[in-house]
Amino acid sequence: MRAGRRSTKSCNILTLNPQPLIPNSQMASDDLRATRIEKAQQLRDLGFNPYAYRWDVTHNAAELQDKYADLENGAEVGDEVAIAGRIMNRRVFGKLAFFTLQDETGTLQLYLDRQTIQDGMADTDAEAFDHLKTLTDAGDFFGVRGTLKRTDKGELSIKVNQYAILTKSLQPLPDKWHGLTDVEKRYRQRYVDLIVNPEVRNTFRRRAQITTSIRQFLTQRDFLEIETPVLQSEAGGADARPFVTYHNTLDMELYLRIATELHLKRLVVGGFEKVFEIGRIFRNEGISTRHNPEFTSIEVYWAYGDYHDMMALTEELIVAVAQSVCPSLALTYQGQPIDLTPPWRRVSMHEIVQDAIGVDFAQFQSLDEAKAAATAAGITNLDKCDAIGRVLNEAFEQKVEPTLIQPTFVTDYPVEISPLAKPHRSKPGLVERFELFIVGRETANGFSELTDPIDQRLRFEAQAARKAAGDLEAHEVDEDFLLALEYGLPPTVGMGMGIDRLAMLLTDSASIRDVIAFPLLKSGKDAAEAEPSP
RNA sequence: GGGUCGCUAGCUCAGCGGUAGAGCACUCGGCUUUUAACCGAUCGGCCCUGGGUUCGAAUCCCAGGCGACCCA
Repeated sequence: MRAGRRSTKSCNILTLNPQPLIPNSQMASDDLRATRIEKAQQLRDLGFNPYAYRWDVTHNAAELQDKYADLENGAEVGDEVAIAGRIMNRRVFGKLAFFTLQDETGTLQLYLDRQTIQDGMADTDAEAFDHLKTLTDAGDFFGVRGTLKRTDKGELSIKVNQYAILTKSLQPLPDKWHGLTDVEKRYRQRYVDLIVNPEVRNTFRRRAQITTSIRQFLTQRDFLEIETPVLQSEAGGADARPFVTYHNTLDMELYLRIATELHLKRLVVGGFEKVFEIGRIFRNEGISTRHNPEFTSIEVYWAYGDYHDMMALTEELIVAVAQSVCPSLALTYQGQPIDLTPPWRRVSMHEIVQDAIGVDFAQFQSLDEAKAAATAAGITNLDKCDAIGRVLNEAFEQKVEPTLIQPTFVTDYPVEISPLAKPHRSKPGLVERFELFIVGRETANGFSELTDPIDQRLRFEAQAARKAAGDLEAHEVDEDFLLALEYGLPPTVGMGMGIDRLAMLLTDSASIRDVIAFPLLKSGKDAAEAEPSP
């Protein structure tokens, strides 16, 4: 029935609304667009396809800038080259023109003089230079062939003898000087942002390098990347509200995963001793400069290791990634110096909280004592804390976390807030867990995995009780996961890290939206305008 | 969820109670060394939406939409 309704609607769109559904506010005024459509038609009338099939390219802009770096001002060489890209700027004279061409690697100037072009294209277009002036626009994709020349003013250029408009652009580019600065438009129309803002392209190039480096690092150490389900009948592995969706033919609700943890551990049960997954996670939560409802995590599981081993691996991994995308381990994040040079500080949660507020939570026998001491130390929002460990965690989050600017591993968390971690081998009430903080933000989270299925069941049941009590971030008992544990999970350590936050740090980005190509935004009026009116 | 700020031409922005403006882009004319090319002329608007106040609202008030930042 859902599908039926949707297809009916699609039909209406097709039959009642032949015009493309482009929101008015994002489109150029009709006459700017009409002028360019007319130019495309003129190209067709002249026998040229304004939407070409291919262009033989011999070089890109960066290669040519590099290869001819020593060419002197005013000098020319006869080497024939071909290049393609988008016209970013046109400077046109009576019988000469300069275009700035941009490809993925950079920009290169085109030197277009009337005589050379008319000679070069006499067979196909006797008025090629005049057509160049009248039928090209900034924004068009353009292919050229020609020789190299450095102008008197020192700009490396291709002296063009043949050209073709490869794709006629119908939309004007943003102001060539001020560019596109409207933040909302940059996110909604990221393609335009990418066209005109080179530093945005660079950010996404570096983000890609980050995931490539992570894969290289782990693959070299014999970790295997295995994909696990996004669609799950019960979400688990983290405290978060899931997205709910629906499978038609199975007639069942499904959840989008909030973590990859429980499936990756099943793989370790199955015999894979080193596994990881880089994948999209979905959490049905608010949006902020540090939260997007879908984001990318990496989780790593390593059999026979413990959390000390994983701290060492995490430190090595982040250092290796940083070295691959940053000039130095001494970074600047939003004006703040950050030094990733190892070894990083390691300190237990009890110790660092005691240092900060002078309260030793290990001494308390009752929840009331702990709350009273915390309140005296200025900790607020303790109403929902139903265990000493949660009070400790509140104190940590309020007083310590924001101060952890340089990379710091905080270790040995309360069991109450760590339902999947193994009890500490020597400290009762704690688990063998670490979190890595950089710039006051949780960057990674790891622990010796709980392998005792009976203990795990008790922890799950405590979570289920919280869910029954109305905690929307808590989840049901995952019986199949418990069954897997009963077959036996070897001693294992796991670690999870948010790739987006790592990318923010390493690209000096203030908002998570700056490292996500298409961040989630409300659809708003633009989407409403795009709906056909019946 | 609360607060602050923003939304005016394709882009970047002025205008803040009295005929909607500028620069760039576009169109036309001129120009063979420009690189924000230049010179001249033209064109271009549901001032986010809906109410209200007023003789008169882009401007003031109320509600809403979308975004940014801060706080929880």
